[in-house]
Amino acid sequence: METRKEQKERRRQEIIYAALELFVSKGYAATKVTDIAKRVNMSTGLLFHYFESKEKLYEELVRMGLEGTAYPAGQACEHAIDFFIQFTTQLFVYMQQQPVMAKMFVLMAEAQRNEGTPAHIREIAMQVNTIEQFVPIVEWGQREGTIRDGDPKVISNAFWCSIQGIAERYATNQEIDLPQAEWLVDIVRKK
Amino acid sequence: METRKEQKERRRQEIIYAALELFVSKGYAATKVTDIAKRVNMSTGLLFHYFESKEKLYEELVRMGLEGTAYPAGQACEHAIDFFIQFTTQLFVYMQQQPVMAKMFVLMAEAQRNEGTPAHIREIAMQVNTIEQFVPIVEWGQREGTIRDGDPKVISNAFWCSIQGIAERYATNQEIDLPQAEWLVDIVRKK
DNA sequence: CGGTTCATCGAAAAAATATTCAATGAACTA
DNA sequence: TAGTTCATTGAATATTTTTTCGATGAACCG
Repeated sequence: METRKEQKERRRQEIIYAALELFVSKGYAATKVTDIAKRVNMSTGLLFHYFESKEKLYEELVRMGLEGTAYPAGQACEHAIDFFIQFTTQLFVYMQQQPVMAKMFVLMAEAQRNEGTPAHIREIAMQVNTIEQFVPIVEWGQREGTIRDGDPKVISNAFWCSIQGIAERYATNQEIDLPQAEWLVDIVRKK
Repeated sequence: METRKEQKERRRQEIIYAALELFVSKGYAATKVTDIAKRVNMSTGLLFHYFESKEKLYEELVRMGLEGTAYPAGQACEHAIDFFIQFTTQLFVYMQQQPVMAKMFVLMAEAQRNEGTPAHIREIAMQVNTIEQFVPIVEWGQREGTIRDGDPKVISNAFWCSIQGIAERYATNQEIDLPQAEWLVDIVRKK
């Protein structure tokens, strides 16, 4: 049997998950708390027993996204380009195996980009700054000759935005398969 | 001097443009009609003299986006891959020269993807189906050997989502330059 | 010029949405 | 078992947002 505390925690998770799905598919502003409540089969009022407000619920999701973000570290790779391959492959595997992950990914990107995001939540989301993270790796690859020439920031940006564009679609519609990681890595690879 | 009719038309355009900017930066649902009115310095009430409702305004934008969409046609190119290069180059030039274009691009993508979009508007937006448009060109390139092997739809999707990811960022933040068209075309190019 | 149209505003009404609350009964605790 | 806690609901309230409306004066038209 499930203790009351456990049950409460489970219910909380259900809400969080439902909110994640809705925020990603319709956006935070367009999602009504009644939508969330409906999806987990509870009265709207009860949702406020679990979360102080719609905004707090959003904040919690973004915090979870921040916690769960793995920062890229390339030590294990011989070449910079291998790092990109590993990273992308890994990301795509996760996205396929754990749809939640893909959704969280998109939620964070949304929270960062969207100017409608409440300021304090946006700040939290902004702590994940992947483009910057990739810059030194691009520079390393350029010294090596495995990554194409050009402004490292622009290259890093091109790669990352592409990943995001793909994740964004995949998160809400798995009809079309994810591409091969190599295809995307070719954005940065030197020929 | 400006006739009254001209002035009205100009004002209408101002509203449309302000709405475009806001819908793209905050999303349709998060944008209040007062935000739009404020941006063009008019009372909220007056906005309804120009547009029947917020939703109709959105609809008009999406219709404009549909009208303005140029369908890709590859006849002029010798190889399929050249078509991708031309297309991407051209798109990026437009996006740089006419920020409105980049924004419209993002608006349409949003309207298509977002499940919160009013059904009849979504339908209009859906008429732009670029992924399908690219499939025959990918197939042509595969026969030729200029485009990599794999499911044409998956390839087309990868390319298109990448473009969109980049446009999405560029539309709201021009700090980072657009990448070289060739970098992106390397997603589909056969080595 | 005199009458009509219409862009404009600000305030009021309507509609949608978020949040609170009192009541209930089932689960827990002693 | 008796008393307490607390998950739950549905309805009431608060808040936000959209939309309507009457009044005003400036532009237009004959």
